[in-house]
Amino acid sequence: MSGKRSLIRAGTTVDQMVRAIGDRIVTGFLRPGEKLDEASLAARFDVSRTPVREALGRLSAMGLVERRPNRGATVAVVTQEHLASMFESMAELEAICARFSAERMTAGERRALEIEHQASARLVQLGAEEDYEYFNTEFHTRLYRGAHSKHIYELTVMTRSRLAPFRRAQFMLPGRLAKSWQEHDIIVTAIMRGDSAAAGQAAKDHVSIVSEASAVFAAVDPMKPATVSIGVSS
Amino acid sequence: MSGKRSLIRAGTTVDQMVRAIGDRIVTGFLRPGEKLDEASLAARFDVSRTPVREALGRLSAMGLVERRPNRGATVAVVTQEHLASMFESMAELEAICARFSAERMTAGERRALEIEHQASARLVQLGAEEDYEYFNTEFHTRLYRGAHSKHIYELTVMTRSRLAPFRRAQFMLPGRLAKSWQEHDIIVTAIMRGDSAAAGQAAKDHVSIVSEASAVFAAVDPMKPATVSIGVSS
DNA sequence: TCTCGCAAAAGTGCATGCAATCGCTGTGCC
DNA sequence: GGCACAGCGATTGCATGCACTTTTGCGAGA
Repeated sequence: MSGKRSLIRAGTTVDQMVRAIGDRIVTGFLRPGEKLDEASLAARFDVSRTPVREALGRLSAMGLVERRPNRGATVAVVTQEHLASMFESMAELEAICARFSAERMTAGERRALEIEHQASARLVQLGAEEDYEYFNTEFHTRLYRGAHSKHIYELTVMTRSRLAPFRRAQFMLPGRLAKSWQEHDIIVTAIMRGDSAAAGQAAKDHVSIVSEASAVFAAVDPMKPATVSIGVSS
Repeated sequence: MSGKRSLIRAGTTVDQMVRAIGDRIVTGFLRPGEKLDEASLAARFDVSRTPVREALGRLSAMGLVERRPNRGATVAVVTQEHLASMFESMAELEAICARFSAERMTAGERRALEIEHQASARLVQLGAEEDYEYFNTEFHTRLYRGAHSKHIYELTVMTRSRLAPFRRAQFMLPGRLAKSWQEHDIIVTAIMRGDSAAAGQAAKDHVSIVSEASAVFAAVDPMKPATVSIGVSS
């Protein structure tokens, strides 16, 4: 009450806590396996334990923290295998979305997809990483929406958000923009001609690239000496 | 504490609340769109509002209730389209699990799957609905596990639990046990010979049956009078 | 020295009280 | 007669305090 929530953004207190704690986890400020003490977090953000508890609950549902009854919460430890599993799932989900999109997208959706896709070609030439990233997110969201299946959409978005922290990896790869655009192009072409099988396969391959990049990234992590190769595409 | 949790089952209070409220929702005792007042629920189950709040949060994450900030919670309204979407997702997820299982199951897992499957044949002959249902759940869980992908497993189990309330429908269909077993048999056979494509297709078809049955079921009840009452408390 | 047990401390889980917000209703103004 | 605004009731959101569980540290016995 006395202290203003000056340091955090808008929304309900719980939302702020979710973002605050979530950010610290995905940015690595809070390390995997680290214990999350309710009282400390409450003091740290100048709120009571109640919103902290609820925030931890939500983060637990998101998979960012793990909770055990009467034993507190810890930052979720994402193993190499689990990460691979998530990317694998992502590939499958994207494939489903692409397949469905090829079958179900309305004419308007197809046109919008193609227009946006073509427009993003300029960003590739300019090497505008940031802007391309925005269009990339938009592009994939269009695919998810185009599937016309709310639940698939939810599953896909959920998985994507859970993978977000590991997505940074792909920024490291040189020539990634051009490659990404080409892969998008294959997907778009397949969708435009209603070839669901081709669209699905192309989408799956597309995710695999990111997956491999992230595997390298994750391997770089000091805590994981793994030289693991992620076998995503069957 | 004065409070006697005599009426509810074991676990933490929040878990009990999740089950209690969740059961009432899936059994139709609480109707879609109905407002869930925290104080009333707390009084109804003789607990304080705190665990009720957390339970509502979890149920919200599960998709059973919808929450809007400062506006309370309501029982989630599942539209016909959303239900179809969930079954569609389920079919795809099961297909993925079956495909992966065909490729990745260990010898032990394959053997266990086949043994259990063959054992369940007896239940079909006996017409033991209840017991078969148990084996059915076990069977599918084996498929999910056999995919050896934790995230896929999570997505699948989540979707299944969300569809659970609508699964009752299949009990109505005559000759369902035999048909179910035959479909299982196709899946098992495909998995045993490592034919991932066939296993995936068979699994997808298998879910479609349930889906169609449930669609009929859902269409039949505009507002469920809930003849089924789960003895959670009271 | 190692193991087992007990007790204190730490930390989670739940209850209760207060403050803030939303929706509603009644009244005044256009 | 309709619309806007203000006051009020109802309900959610957050803070705080207490009880229970888990854990850890210390001491006694083998």
